[in-house]
Amino acid sequence: MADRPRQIVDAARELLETEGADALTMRRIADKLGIRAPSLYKHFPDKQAVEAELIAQGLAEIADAQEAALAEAPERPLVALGASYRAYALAHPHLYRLMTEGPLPRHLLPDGLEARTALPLVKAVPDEHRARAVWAFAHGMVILELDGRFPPDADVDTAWRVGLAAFSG
Amino acid sequence: MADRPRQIVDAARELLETEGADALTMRRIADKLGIRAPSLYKHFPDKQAVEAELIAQGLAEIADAQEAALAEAPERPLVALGASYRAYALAHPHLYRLMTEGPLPRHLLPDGLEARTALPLVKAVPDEHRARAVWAFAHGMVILELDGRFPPDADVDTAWRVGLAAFSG
DNA sequence: GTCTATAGTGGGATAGAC
DNA sequence: GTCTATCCCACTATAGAC
Repeated sequence: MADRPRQIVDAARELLETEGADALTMRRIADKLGIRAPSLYKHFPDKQAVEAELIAQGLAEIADAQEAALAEAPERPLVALGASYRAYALAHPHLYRLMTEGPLPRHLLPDGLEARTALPLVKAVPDEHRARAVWAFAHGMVILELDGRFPPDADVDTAWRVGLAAFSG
Repeated sequence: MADRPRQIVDAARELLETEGADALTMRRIADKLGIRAPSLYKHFPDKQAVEAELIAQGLAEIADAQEAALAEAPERPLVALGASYRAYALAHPHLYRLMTEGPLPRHLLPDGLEARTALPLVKAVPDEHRARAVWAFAHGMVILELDGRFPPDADVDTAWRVGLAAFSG
């Protein structure tokens, strides 16, 4: 039998990914494991600690994906990074929102994880101001798409291409 | 005596702007007006209808600001629009979040308001794909700044300048 | 490490009297 | 158009028994 903390995080992640942030409650997590909510507090101090684990998972997965994308297409780094970033967010919309809404609980995350996630972009775009601008563009594109903010007939692919081209030139 | 619906919206807005979305409850709104929460339902069908009024206010104010910015500095439209957009969001962070988090309640908004808000940017950037990319950049910059996502020492002004320059060229 | 019981807090919304 | 009374919901978290 796997250790409880891991089971708890796995259950939390499945709830978040399949039903969204509103479903991520201590009761629902406990239900999934066939135990009662108060029992969770023997393994995690509070809900924020569980959420921090999910955020750390997401950041690590994005970091992996970005590193792989950069390694596979180093000749057009921005296009590769953008496609990988968007694909991750669309595949994990609720986790992406949890990771990006509000301030990061930095004190609960592994040291260096945030920097590792940013590293592929920083390598591809050495100027820090430009890198920040590209990040904002990518995040804006993703979150507007997730929130259904673009018109239904909008050509999101082309907007991505045009934006990344502007930053590549 | 002003009509109640207007008073309700005014109270809601003050709550939202000064204390954030968590403070925007029917009970708190009623408290501000010296009445009980159930009385609000004689004027609005539900909370979402009150929120929609706030969103409509925000969209109209951004539209006004963008139109003014474009009129005053037509020779560098993107810089003017970007500065105006950022200034509005920083001045009204909670309202900006309410306006941009999640799907718009389009069925509760005045016809044409969303389009009017977008119009100044569309005029400045006729290519629709490029306009969408600029919007994503601006929204991304704003929301990352509001959420404290940039490092404390980040030079946000320069990131804006670099990003807008990329889209102007 | 699990349970029961419960505290404490809050929310949106409705019924019906006045 | 306001009130009182109330429903029903949900949540995080703790205490203490086992």
